[in-house]
Amino acid sequence: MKLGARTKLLDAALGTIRAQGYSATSVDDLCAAAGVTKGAFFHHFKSKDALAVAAADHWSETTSAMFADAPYHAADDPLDRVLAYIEFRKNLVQGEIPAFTCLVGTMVQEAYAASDAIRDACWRSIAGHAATLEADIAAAIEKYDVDGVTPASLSLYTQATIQGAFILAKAKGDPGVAIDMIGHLKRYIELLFKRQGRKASIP
Amino acid sequence: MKLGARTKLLDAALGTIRAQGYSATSVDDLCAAAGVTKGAFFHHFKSKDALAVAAADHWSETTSAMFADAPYHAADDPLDRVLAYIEFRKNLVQGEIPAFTCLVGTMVQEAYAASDAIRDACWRSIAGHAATLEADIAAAIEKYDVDGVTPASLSLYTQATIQGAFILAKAKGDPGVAIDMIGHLKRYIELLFKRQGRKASIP
DNA sequence: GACAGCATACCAACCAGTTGGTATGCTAAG
DNA sequence: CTTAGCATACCAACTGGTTGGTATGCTGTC
Repeated sequence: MKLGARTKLLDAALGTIRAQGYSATSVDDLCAAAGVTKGAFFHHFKSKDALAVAAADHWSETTSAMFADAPYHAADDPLDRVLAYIEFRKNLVQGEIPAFTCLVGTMVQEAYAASDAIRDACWRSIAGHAATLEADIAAAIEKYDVDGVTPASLSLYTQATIQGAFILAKAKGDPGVAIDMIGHLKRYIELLFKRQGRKASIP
Repeated sequence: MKLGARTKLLDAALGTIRAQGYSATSVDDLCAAAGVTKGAFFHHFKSKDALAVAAADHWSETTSAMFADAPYHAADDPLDRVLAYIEFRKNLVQGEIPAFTCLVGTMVQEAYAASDAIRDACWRSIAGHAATLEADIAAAIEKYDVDGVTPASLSLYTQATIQGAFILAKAKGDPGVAIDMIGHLKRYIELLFKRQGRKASIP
């Protein structure tokens, strides 16, 4: 399986940008990490910003494939599926910080004002992933008769919490704090759907 | 009131770094924004990273003074004070994105791996601010007999949510989504302390 | 005249992006 | 089957400009 330079660069970008940030990652850094030359870089991407957009799209594809295959969709109850998703996200927080943090969350903080194309690609990634939760959340809202929240808003909130959890983990230098924060997200969902701790205790 | 170059540089750093990110902000950018020369910069800060640490500390000082003077401490009930804090944070989300977002949350994403000094300064700022909420949260937990959460963890969670809300606002290019996310944080606190909507309805 | 507080001038390293060129594979005419 | 014609994929060397940082000089105050 011989990978082309384009794929190698995109894969290298995911790790390098998450570890160093976008601005601090030079084109030479990416070429060295991917084992290709600068000529190859600019053959496949017309600029560094264009690679960032492609990397965000690549991130969307790889993560959505990974979440689509994940086991949290199995439960019969929609709320159980949402809670299983959160549990799944919590279990992903493992190893070194660049290994589990979010590429687009990192990138958009640096690029939101400098490049509309990068910002849009990051938003597509975040909002697109949040949208995969909406059906389950909508079904749970319906089933458990919750009002005051919309599926779109609540699905985005899961992402906001997870992004914030990553920032705290980076600042503290400790993944544990991210796990703790995601625990609060789980508790919020349980409280919101009136399922406090025990399973399926609806009146 | 004649400001020294050091103060002008620190003030310039708060706005410029929030708008452009840390790596993308050059020393020349900061000097131009502050109206000082490069000689003055390196007279007061021995490196760009040293300025970042000083800027984070400066951020801690200015924000803590601002929060100390804020009106949300007035309520008699500790839970009311916590909820008033969240409402206060929500009302701060106004104007352009760099105007209300967090310097240290932005900076730590870029620098957490490259500089321990910057990371520590950012963590001091976040954890220090969170700590100002702990007494009220502890009193509310006691008064409303909530278990399963600690004051330290819940106060950090407020910051995680707010940081995540900022990321979403940057990605969408819309402060409104941040306000919406902070609304979920408020609802979580209300549910956690069994005060759903109406005021002081404890059995 | 010592020293804090700057300004000017400069540097080596690094930056994104360009250049001219080569290797390889596909396609279709002969 | 051969081969001309061309596009894709890649490479090493280079460029103009920017980077963080330094060395030195000036100027007002104690």
